[in-house]
Amino acid sequence: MNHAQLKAFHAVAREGGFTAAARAQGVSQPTLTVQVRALEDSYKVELFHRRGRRVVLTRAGEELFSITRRLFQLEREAEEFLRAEGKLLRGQVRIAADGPFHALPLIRAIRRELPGLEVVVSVGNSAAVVRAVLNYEAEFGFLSEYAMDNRFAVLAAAHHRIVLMMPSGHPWAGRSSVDINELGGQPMILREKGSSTRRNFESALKEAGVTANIVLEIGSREAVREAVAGGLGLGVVQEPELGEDARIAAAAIEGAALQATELTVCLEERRHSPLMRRLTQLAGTLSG
Amino acid sequence: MNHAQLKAFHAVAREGGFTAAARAQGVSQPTLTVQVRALEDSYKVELFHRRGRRVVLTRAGEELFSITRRLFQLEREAEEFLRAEGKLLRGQVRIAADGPFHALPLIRAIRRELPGLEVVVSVGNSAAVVRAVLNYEAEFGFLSEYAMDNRFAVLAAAHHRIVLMMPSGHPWAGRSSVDINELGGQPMILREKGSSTRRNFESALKEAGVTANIVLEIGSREAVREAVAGGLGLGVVQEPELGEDARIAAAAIEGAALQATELTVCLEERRHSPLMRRLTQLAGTLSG
DNA sequence: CTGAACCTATAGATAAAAGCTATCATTCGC
DNA sequence: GCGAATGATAGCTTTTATCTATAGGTTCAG
Repeated sequence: MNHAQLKAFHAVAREGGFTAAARAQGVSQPTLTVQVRALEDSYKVELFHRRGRRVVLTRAGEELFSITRRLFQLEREAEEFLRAEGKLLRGQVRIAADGPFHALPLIRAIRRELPGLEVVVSVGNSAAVVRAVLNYEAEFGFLSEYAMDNRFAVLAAAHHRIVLMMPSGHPWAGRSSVDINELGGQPMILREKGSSTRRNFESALKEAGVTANIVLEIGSREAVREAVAGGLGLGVVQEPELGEDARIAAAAIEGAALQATELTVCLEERRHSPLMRRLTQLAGTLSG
Repeated sequence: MNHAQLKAFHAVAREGGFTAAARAQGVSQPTLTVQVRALEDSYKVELFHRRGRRVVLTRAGEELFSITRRLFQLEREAEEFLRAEGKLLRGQVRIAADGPFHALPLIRAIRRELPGLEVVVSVGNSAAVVRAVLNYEAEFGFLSEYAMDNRFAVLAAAHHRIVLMMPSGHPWAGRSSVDINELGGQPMILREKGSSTRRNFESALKEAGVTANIVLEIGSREAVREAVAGGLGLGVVQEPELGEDARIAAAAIEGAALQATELTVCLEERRHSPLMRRLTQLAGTLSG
């Protein structure tokens, strides 16, 4: 049994004749005659009754036809899938990010430029992002420069100011900036040790010779925000993560290079794949 | 997209590597590399991550694999069907008969020799049998020689005596034979004009110069039997159709060549088809 | 860190088969 | 019956699927 034979049989069965099937398939009529004949001969099965200039499916032919109908339906399906996948008309892009905020511009760009692509975002800490990208579980990773790995290729880098968060009733609320030296002894609420924002902030304090009073360590951005809103202390956050909370006031921190760098990465080896070539254009335009 | 390409992709996906797939498929490894590569290139889709000496399906590859799994399952199904059909391990044989009795030996032979074949029997009058065979609705026809048509090929001929049926209380009951001349004036119950048994009987009467007294004409074998059992008159029937009815006595008819010939036929054009070649051996052994 | 083992990619040659053109044979509407 | 339409057959051509030989990498043991 042969694919050409099955295809010939299917076409003749569908069109109800060899000549009609040949026209429909864009091949010559003898091609179909020979292929169908070969199929019948090799299995010693009659598939068509040749009734003069008409052909009619035998019972066995009908049964085979019911199989080939499903078979060639699946073949069409495979081809449509490949065609769409190649043109990025459909498919899936998976993004692993260490925070929902940084990935938003890329997501918006994909939604706008390639609306057929489904975007799946998984949020986790830096280690989870690294693992996801290395394990082919995500095409794109968003992570801070501290978590960078040489197996990645950097597609874009975004620099975000790190700003001070205060309760809106705080004496400093309303000020546009606070000097880093003013933070000495202030009650601070920070995230866990692995957080790049925290690492960034602490090295800036050290460089300025300031000692902060860390009153609370909480494992998530949202928890820090709630603790600050509740008056437990001051927090630091990357500016895009600030949000629009009325209970929170913000101010720039002066006297230190307090800036976090967020990288958009993909696997180095996948950098030049068709999917990536198209998508990195989008990612590239975001950093400029 | 190509069938060879899909097959190569499927094999590599299933076996988890090019070399393993090549071994499993009995082809060389470069064959698969080239085919898969061609598939990926023509659609600009990555199907495998080449990870050193390991290959892993991409997301797109996984999706395509879920299609090809079903696709090649159907292909196996088609091949199994053809193979079984060709060897008559499975399939259907349709028989059209003008009476259930004559077809029984063939049916028994098929059940014994080819137990995988389903046998479908339709019983009708001669015209229905002729139509069924000519319209490819039955592979075999059983009919009397009178309904013979030159588009048929005769596979076997069975000769059956036509015997007299009487109520068991009839004066002749117990006699083994009755001369045809004794039937003159006797009340006879016959089947419809198209019946071959009737035609046979009437021509025998005419030849012997005997005039029967036809008191009843009934359109079925069973109805004739009931009428005879009810004492309405005498009937004639082919010996194999006689049955074991205690209300009925039977006797041979002497003085005439009262013999019905039942033919086993198929379409002349199908005589040498694979199905027929095998089955006519069975049919042939029955007449001997 | 180095080499053996293993795997995939590439190139050029070969053989299989799928397809075409031309022609014949048969059927069925007119 | 005649002619248009359809399927079958034969011989030739082109495509393509596959092979052998070889190169380029990666992994893992010692």
